[in-house]
Formats: sequence, structure tokens, C-alpha cells
Amino acid sequence: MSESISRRPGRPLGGQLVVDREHVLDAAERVIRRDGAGSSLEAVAVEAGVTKPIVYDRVGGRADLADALAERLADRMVLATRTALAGETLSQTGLTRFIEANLRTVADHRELFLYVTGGSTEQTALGRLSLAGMSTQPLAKTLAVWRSGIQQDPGVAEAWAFGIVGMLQMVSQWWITQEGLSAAEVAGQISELLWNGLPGRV
Amino acid sequence: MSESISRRPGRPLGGQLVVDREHVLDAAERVIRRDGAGSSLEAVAVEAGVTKPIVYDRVGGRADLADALAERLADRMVLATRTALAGETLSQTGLTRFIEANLRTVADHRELFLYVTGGSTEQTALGRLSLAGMSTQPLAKTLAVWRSGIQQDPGVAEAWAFGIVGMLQMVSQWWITQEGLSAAEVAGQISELLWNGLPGRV
DNA sequence: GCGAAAAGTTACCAGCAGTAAGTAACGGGG
DNA sequence: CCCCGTTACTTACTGCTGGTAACTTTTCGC
Repeated sequence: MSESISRRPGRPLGGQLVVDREHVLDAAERVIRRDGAGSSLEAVAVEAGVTKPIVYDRVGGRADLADALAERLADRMVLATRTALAGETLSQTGLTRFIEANLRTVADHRELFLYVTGGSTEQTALGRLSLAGMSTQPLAKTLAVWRSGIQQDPGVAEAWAFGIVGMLQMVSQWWITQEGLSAAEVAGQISELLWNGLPGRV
Repeated sequence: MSESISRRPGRPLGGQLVVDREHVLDAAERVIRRDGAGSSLEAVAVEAGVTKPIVYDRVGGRADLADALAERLADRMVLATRTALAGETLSQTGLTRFIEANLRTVADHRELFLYVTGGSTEQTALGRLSLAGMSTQPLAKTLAVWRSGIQQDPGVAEAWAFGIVGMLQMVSQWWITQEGLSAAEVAGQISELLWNGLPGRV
């Protein structure tokens, strides 16, 4: 893959785009998976078989790349949790499955997760909210609907959604550095906290 | 402050260290407060009235600086929450005060918080765990003791501590970008979630 | 007094984000 | 049919930052 055929300058024969946005993002994922979260844009360009300005043209700067990858990761998480839940009504065991699916997705995309949540600097620190935002927006909606359904105040939904996403992110980050701690176990513990609260049910 | 007197090379007259570690960290805090989370080590050195290698000698590289500042911030948070709680036994209103104190401390050190949690790249993403770790270690201990006291399983303490810290970090990050949302309000909502759980008390 | 150690600075290197300028192929109008 | 604007690239650069090697000056023990 990515035979560095050292294209000559100028428009390539055939007149077509040599790579599109999706190809660049695919290359970025491969590089990050191989070289870790500290990968450079240059490396991404090389992996895509193209030069830096093309990356800038297709996806933008570093922050934009992180955003685009965050969106992909968020999509996969939503997908994984959706299939794990399969539309059933919310319960503690369902919540546990939701969390466990989340953990497994993070483990599957360890370096990508670190790249996206690690950010680079400055406003990207706030940009981590973009990954959060993609996850929180649907979650907040779900929470609001569900809370209304059980005769509870739905006004807490937004704050709760951010809180839950933050909790999952930090637990994921902690968990992937731990050895010999099963996803199911951790998921059960966090689920217990989120469902029954700190004091537990009496 | 930091009169750029352009010292000559060589050991300074008097033979004493011109700045110690604490002075460098103070300077770093001033720079970050003034210039934001994207501040460079060079700027820190200038603010401290000294050159880069001195910063490296006193505190180490960028990751070490972030760690040291994280420790300071964590200390201040622990202090703030401790005075807010004043040793009373844990309750929902106490928890609310704990969270509100946390939010206010973050707001007081906005840029520093972003610098520390933002990290730079690579292993610093995992290094965010260092701030987390400093906050979670005492929290986990407190939780374990408290859970034991109310006849509940204390084995969940570590995971819960990371989860709670992550929740607070994300909520803080979200809250400081929001306008017209009081700390007390948000603290109450998060406290409600942590204390009573998602379904609420019946 | 003198040389080793201590405490600085200068000057550099490597790598990276981001951009300006140059080059070659395509394609439509005269 | 050819020419010129447009398209789609690459090369080559700037500016900055983290990090380090080498040099300079003072101090202090013997």
C-alpha cells in the first residue's frame, strides 16, 4: 500500500483526483494505528501516497483532521452501542452492555482514541468537546425523552450527557492502561454507579 | 516582573541559584494565565527571567511541566473541596458543594486547567491520567472507606473515582464555555445524578 | 593560587504545521 | 487545431517549538 511512486509535479494523467477525502482519512487511521497518537501530518500524507498540501486541501489542518477522525470514531461507537442495545428499553443490564460496548470499541481503536481525545494544544483542548458533542447530542436527546417518560425532570439531560461521556472517556483511558481487568467487570461497576448512585439502592 | 536584564553567560555573582523550581512554576502559571494554554516553554523561560535549559534543569520537559502544574492544580482543588466540606459526613448536599467548589476552582484557573487537561500529544494523552491520578487516589480512598461504612462493596472505589473525576473534568470543560449557567445549578444536576442514579429515587 | 565543580548562556538541530510558488495535464472557445 | 485558463498536483520554503551540546564565568576546596 502507498507505493511511493514519487509522482511528478503537475496534473496527473487521466485528470482525475488521485485520492479523495475518505482515502486520506483511511490513511490517517492506518498511520495512527501503526505509529501511535503522535503521528504527523507529513506521515499521513506519505501513507496516503500524496503530499501535504493535498491533505490540507482534502481535510484541512491538524484540528480538522482530529475532528474528522473523532466523527468516525463517534459513529462507530454509536453503531456498536446501538447493536448492543438493539432498541430495548433502558435498564441497568442494558446500561452495562452499553458501557461494555463502549469500552470494547475504544480498545479496538486504542491509538485512534488517544489521538482524538489527546488533541494537540490550545483550542483543540476545547475541540475535545467536538468528540464529546457528537456523542452527547444523541445521548442528551435519549435521556430527555426517557426521563420524561418516567415522570422525571428532563432539564438535566444536557449536563448529564456531558458528565456521562466524560466518565466513559476517563474510565476508558484508565482501563486500557490496566492489565487483567475485564471490560465486563468495569462496565458492571460503572453501570452500578450510574444506575443506583453513590449510596446504592437501600 | 521578569526584567529581561540579559544576564551574561557563566555563573552569576553570588554563586546562588538565580531561580528555583517554584519560581519557574510560578512563571509558567503567569504565562499560561496571560497567553493561554498554547504557551511555549520559551515563553515560560523568558517570564522566569532565565533561559530554556534552566527550565529543563528545574522542572524537565513539557510533559513534566504539565505534570507539575497538574499537581498544583490538584492540590488547590483538594484544598477547596476540603474547606467546602469541612469534614462532615457525605450527603447529597455535601456532594453538591464538593462539585460546585470544583467548578469554581476550574473557573478560577481556566487557562491552567485547559493547559493541564489539554496535554500536548502522544503519551501526554495518557499523562492526563496523572492529574486524574492525583485526584483519584485520595478520592478512591475516601470512597472505599465510606462504602465500607455503609455496608456496601468497596471494591468499586477505584473505577468510580476515575469515573467521577472524568465526569467532573468534562462537565467543567463544557461549563466554562457556557454562558449564563450558574455553577450551583450544574453542581446540583450532577450531584443528583451521582447520588440518586439515572432513574432517580422512587 | 589553582583546578574541579557549579550555574549560567549561546547556538544549534530536528521535526512539524502551514503556505507560496512553480509545473504539468486537461478541455473548451476561437 | 492550437492556445490559454483551470485543475491537480509537487517542490520548496517559513516560522516556531521542543530539546540538547558546547561554551563561559564564578565559586570553593585543597
